[in-house]
Amino acid sequence: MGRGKVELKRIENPTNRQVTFSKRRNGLLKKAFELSILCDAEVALLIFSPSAKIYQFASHDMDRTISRYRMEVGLPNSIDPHFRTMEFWRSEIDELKRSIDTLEARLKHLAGEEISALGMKELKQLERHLKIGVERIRSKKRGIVSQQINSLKKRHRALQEENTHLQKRLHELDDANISSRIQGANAGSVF
Amino acid sequence: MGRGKVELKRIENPTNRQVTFSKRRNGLLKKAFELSILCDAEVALLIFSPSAKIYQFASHDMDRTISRYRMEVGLPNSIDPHFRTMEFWRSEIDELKRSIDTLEARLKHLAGEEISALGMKELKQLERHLKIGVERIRSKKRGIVSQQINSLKKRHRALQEENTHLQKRLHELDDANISSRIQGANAGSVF
DNA sequence: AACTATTTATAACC
DNA sequence: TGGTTATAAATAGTT
Repeated sequence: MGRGKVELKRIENPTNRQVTFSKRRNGLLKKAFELSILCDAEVALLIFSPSAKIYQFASHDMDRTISRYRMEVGLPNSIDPHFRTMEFWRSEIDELKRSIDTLEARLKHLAGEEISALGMKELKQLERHLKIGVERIRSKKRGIVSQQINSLKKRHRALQEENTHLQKRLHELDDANISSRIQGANAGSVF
Repeated sequence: MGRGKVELKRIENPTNRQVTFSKRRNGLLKKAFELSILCDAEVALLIFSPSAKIYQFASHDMDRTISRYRMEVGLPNSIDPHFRTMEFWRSEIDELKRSIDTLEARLKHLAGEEISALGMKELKQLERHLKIGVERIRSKKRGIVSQQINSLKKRHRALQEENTHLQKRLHELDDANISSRIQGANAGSVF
């Protein structure tokens, strides 16, 4: 519904996803509200952002609508109030485990492991990602090396200056020594 | 969004209201679904028609989302006798989340992102891993290509053989034809 | 339920 | 996040 059509799949770019979430969330809340007004319907809407923020709309009262839902679905409106909580934790954990599986699979793929099932397209994409990674890391390494070189050069210059300075002082001392010897020779040896 | 603008108030005409309800209900459900997919959000939507029919959408599980909602708003629980259990679940989840953070960090590093804090040693190791990955993927690609080539060659050979065979049969037929014509000419035309 | 003229929503861009 | 604009989608009124 905009400058371009959009595929129905998770938006990969996180910034983009956040922006779209913000806009569509507002659109959805607005439409839920409109439906309840225009058509005299009872509407409840719960939205959790990926960052766990909650957004809600209830035309009547959230708990009332939820109760009505429970009645309708046929649950004895929670026998044990903690049973549902338990269910919640379980599903939360399941989801986390699934995320972990996904991440691990991606890591394996990037390591070139367990890629038997992948097609040419996926392999090419993987290779591209890896190359980008390598290039960024090389660039970072170059940065570190050049920084080290610069710092070495600086220290080198500092040492050179100190050296010159010391030599100068040495010469001065020598000169002083010589002139005092000459004076000493005039007055006879001090030894 | 149609032939005319509509005022935000209850549609008085019942037929009209019913039709609009039906259309907008579908629209709302669709958009709730899209939001959950596109933005990776947890969405639950309950709609009761004026005639008490229920329509619902839940990206995850209605009860799970409702539980989550209750956790979020309702209960500041800790006086709970199930608090210990809860602590247990929480720690379980924390651990899983930590795993996820680690995995995500590794993925970022492999993508050459967020590597400012890394030292030369880590960078070298990363680069090595990436190179290994690239090499394995390239090898896999080569495998696929050579497999394709082999299968093409096989088919090619098969076709060639078939070709030769067909040509041979054609020649035989021609020869037979010619000799029969010669015989025919000796005995007079058959036509 | 199908068909459009319009209004909205929103993707891409700042 | 908040605005702008071109375009995709939704939908009001109609058949």
